[in-house]
Amino acid sequence: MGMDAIDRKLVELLQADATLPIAELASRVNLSQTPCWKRVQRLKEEGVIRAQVALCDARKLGVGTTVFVAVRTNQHTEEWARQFVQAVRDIPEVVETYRMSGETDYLLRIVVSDIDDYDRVYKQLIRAVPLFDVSSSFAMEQIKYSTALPVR
Amino acid sequence: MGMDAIDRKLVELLQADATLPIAELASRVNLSQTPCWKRVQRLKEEGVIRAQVALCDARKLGVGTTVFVAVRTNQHTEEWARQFVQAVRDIPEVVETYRMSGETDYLLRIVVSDIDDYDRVYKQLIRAVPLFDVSSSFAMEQIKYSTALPVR
DNA sequence: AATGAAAGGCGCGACAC
DNA sequence: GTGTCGCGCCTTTCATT
Repeated sequence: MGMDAIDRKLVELLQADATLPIAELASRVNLSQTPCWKRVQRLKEEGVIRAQVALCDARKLGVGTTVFVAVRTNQHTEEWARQFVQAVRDIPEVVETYRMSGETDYLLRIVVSDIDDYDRVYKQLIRAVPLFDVSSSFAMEQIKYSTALPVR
Repeated sequence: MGMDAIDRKLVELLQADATLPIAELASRVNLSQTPCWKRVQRLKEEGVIRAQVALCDARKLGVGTTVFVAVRTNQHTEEWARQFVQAVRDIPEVVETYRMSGETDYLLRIVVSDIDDYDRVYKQLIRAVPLFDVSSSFAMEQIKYSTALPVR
């Protein structure tokens, strides 16, 4: 699965705009359409490119508020973890979840319309799975949000 | 900019897979192609759908490690903020940045290949702008990552 | 605001070089 | 790797209700 400079450039371009036609991509990497198309095809087959999605405006969808939730548990069991993972996957307002090192066991990013809406999601979460400690931090402003991963 | 149930369904579908052809979308929302196409067009014009991008596999791009960085400053000036925003926007490894309420002033999500790589980005960041306090937390595992916002 | 038909463009894949 | 070609699907528009 060796990616050369051209592959990386294609990934960079498609991460920025997946609507670029093959002809446009080809000229940007100084290739003709056929080899360019084959490269993109290969990147998809290999799973380097794993999806093509529409990104929406959070405010316009009424979920302009981001809350980070640090979670601690006192039940370090397989069963609890399985339940927790299921719970966050089932709640669409939870858009990101990470198992952390250090003090907090899990870090969640949640998008909601306002504080009342957050309370609703919070209750939904603690009802689904017992949590030892929950610490919520509100984001005042989203400074940067990029789905484009660095390719060097 | 009133979104009805059909619009929301379209947004939901396109957030999951933007390669769905109009004909397929149309049948899923029980419309024919033309009105379905017009709705999607309108959602793009209004900026509800703001981009269409390729999502990549972080591991396969060699950036499988996520680090959350909590930043505190002691210079609460316009000029410092401007510099900081520019710095995080210019560093591609910084994929998300939020201005927070509470203890930490800013929270960054950074993707890197390993700890050494993180050290490189860390040095790049503190060289670009003076930081009063920096606290790094490593993610052990990404449990959930969704670019799809909830639409209810 | 909906439908069905039709035109034009582009992705896709095969071919020779 | 490059260029060419053709099929078919998909986007986009038009006429109509």
